[in-house]
Amino acid sequence: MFFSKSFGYALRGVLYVSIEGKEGRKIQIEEIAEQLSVPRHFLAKIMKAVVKKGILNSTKGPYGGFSINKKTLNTKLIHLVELTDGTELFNNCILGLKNCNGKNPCPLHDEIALIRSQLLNKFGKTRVGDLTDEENVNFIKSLAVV
Amino acid sequence: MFFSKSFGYALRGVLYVSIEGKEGRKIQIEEIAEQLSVPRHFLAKIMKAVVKKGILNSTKGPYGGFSINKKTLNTKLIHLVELTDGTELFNNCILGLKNCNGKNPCPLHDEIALIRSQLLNKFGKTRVGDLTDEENVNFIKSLAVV
DNA sequence: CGAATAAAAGACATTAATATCTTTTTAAAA
DNA sequence: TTTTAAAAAGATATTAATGTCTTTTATTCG
Repeated sequence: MFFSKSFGYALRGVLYVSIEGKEGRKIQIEEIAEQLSVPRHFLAKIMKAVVKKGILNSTKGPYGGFSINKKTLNTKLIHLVELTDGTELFNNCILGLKNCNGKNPCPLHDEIALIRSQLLNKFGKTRVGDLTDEENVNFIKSLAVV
Repeated sequence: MFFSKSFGYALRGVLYVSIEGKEGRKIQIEEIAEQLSVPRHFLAKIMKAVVKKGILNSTKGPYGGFSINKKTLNTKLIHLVELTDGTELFNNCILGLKNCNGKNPCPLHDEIALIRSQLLNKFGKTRVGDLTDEENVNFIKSLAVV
């Protein structure tokens, strides 16, 4: 309802590497896709974009894979949304009206704007590192359970 | 971000008929599509579903078109969402996890659930008739402005 | 260097949403 | 009853999102 599947894959992939890749251990796409039950090649495409944004590192060749860097845990969720979905979606009128905005609001604009600002606020504050603490680790590791 | 384009078309179409179809005047799909700058045949498909749900009436043939009935203004927005988008979208985990729920929540579940409940609450209370009052009429009539 | 490994890149396939076009059905009115 | 107008229905087209497969590039190690 809020974001694309790609966003879910991106965040889950980053979380997996963040949790399993402590001490710089490199994690391969094969393992991530398998553990998270996510389509391997599609995930690869998304991870490539994540690396390009500098949110993770990657190295090719034997013993290569994805690894965390100093940006990883500090990355705000909103940046992952930008990467996968863009940000216009936070501004698009719920009725699809091009000319709807604060000064010329559609009948639902204000209510929707309120709800959106909460979501934006949450995603603008929450960092990847906030989702990798002890109480979440168990759940993250069971991400694959479908 | 929240709902499909179809939902926007549906609500705008119903609103247009509600406002322009006072005293049972029948409004034709051609006029609606033109005034709202919406693809005619695609809108027709959606309006058909709206009629099937009993939210509007329609009659074929000369002088036919879409007209309001006693359900129209009392229709809650959530019912239009159901019609166009289904309702599972209110339950789907934002990370795409099948096994995420209140008892087994993903790291974002509770925050998202809160925001969703507000949206659900709003759409479960707001009725078509609530969006057709004086202060909104002007805007509704300019829905077409793209 | 050459073989093997893993990500990057790109081509192609499938699916769902959105959009268009044509035919059929219904109803009004001349 | 024929003509005409309008929605209903259905077939087809396009686009964007999602998913798969193949080739290329970079890296490690023998």
